[in-house]
Amino acid sequence: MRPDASVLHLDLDAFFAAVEQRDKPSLRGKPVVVGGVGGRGVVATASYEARRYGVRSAMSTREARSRCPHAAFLTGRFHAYREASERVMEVLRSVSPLVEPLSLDEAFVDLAAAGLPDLSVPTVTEVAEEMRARVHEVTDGLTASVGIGTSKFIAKVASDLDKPDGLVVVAPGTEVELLRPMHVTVIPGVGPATAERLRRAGIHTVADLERVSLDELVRLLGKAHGAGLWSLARAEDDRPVEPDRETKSVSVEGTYDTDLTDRKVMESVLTRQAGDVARRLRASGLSGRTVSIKVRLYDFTTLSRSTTLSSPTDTASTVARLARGLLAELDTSGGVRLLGVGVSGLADWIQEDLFGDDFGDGPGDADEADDAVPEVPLPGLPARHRSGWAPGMDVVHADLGRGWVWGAGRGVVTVRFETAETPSGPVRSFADDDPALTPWRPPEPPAPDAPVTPQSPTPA
DNA sequence: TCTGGGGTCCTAGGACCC
DNA sequence: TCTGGGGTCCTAGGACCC
Repeated sequence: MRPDASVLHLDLDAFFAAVEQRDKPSLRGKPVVVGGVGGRGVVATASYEARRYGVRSAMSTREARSRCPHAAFLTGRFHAYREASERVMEVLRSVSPLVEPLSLDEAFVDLAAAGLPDLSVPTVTEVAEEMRARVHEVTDGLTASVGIGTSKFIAKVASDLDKPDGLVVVAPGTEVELLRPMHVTVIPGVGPATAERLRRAGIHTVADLERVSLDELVRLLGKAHGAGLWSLARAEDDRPVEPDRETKSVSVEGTYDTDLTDRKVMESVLTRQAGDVARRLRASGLSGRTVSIKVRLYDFTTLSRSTTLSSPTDTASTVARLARGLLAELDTSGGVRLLGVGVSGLADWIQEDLFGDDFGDGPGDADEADDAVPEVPLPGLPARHRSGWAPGMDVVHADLGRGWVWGAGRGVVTVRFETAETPSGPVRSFADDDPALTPWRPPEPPAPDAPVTPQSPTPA
């Protein structure tokens, strides 16, 4: 805890939804929900108009639709968000060299490194108001809420106190009285599970927490967590603003609209994800020794398996092979809703084979060709159709006859074999490059002398 | 057809080494 | 031969954050 209020926390208001409203004027003033729009999607951000209907982050999209059916439901446009975020971070870095981004829409700024004449409340208030105005300007109208205090914890609490488009400075010395009446969940690290444990011990507010001894808290929550909460309840927080935090892991995962049951499909998914992970590792000049998979079963049970190599890799084929091997250990017969691949134990260099011929190669040179993830056109399926499946397309599978694409994405196509004879046939998933899938083809243009038949109107 | 995706940090047990 | 401990690495799971 510092003598001055010199830690600033900035939080862009309803960020993803606000970017959509900025870019599409027709959405302004209306409820907008950004998130997964599939059957198993959840809300990432709801505009304030949508929040009035009870739509919240992390709520299932299904629930959000029932609460606010007239909202616009959009999947994210992450390039736009990243671009806006970069502009904001630039503004922050023009104020202080010590900026720690927490996500696209949040960051801490250390005002003690900003070279201000002093760190009095009026001075930091003025700096923050200028900063908010600059953010508004460079992002074409986005608003931010800002909090300033003597620590990260207090700054973060403060930025929440006057949302949206607010600024709160917590004067040094007033932290504890601000916190005491608040619910324990204001403390970062107190989520549903910890809150429930504390509730059962009769601890509801920060004031309650402050009365519990360090020993008892450690007994209740474990060493690190207990000791951390004990300090935060007293507003004791010395965590520095860290501008360059190192990446510890890189992962890709996906949840499918219908559970996967076919091992071949699962392997194909893992192979594609391994390619994505390897590509991102290389793009960052990283490689890692531990390859993990994550599997969420039909009943939401989540399993993980990992294996560690003696030297780091950034090679798609290696990650893919290990991932498929880890999957082989698991019983997935009940169906799988989520699959993921990750690499951790990262180093910013690659352990070359010290005794091999390519000693001295730079990072990323190993097995370049091996990383080319299957772009080979498969028999009977023109390359341009790969990953081009969309719901409504007509497909044919040899075993089950004609079906319709029900869901598509992340390398998986879900087909409902629904025909006039079997109105609600079985649903099966395929890898999107499965040669058994025959793509829809646009109708041939009518011959010049053929009679032109009127198109039946397409339902909206 | 309740429950995303990308992360971080912590715990606990077992292996292994000194 | 028996006993004891500490430290580190690895794996699996869980809580939490935005």
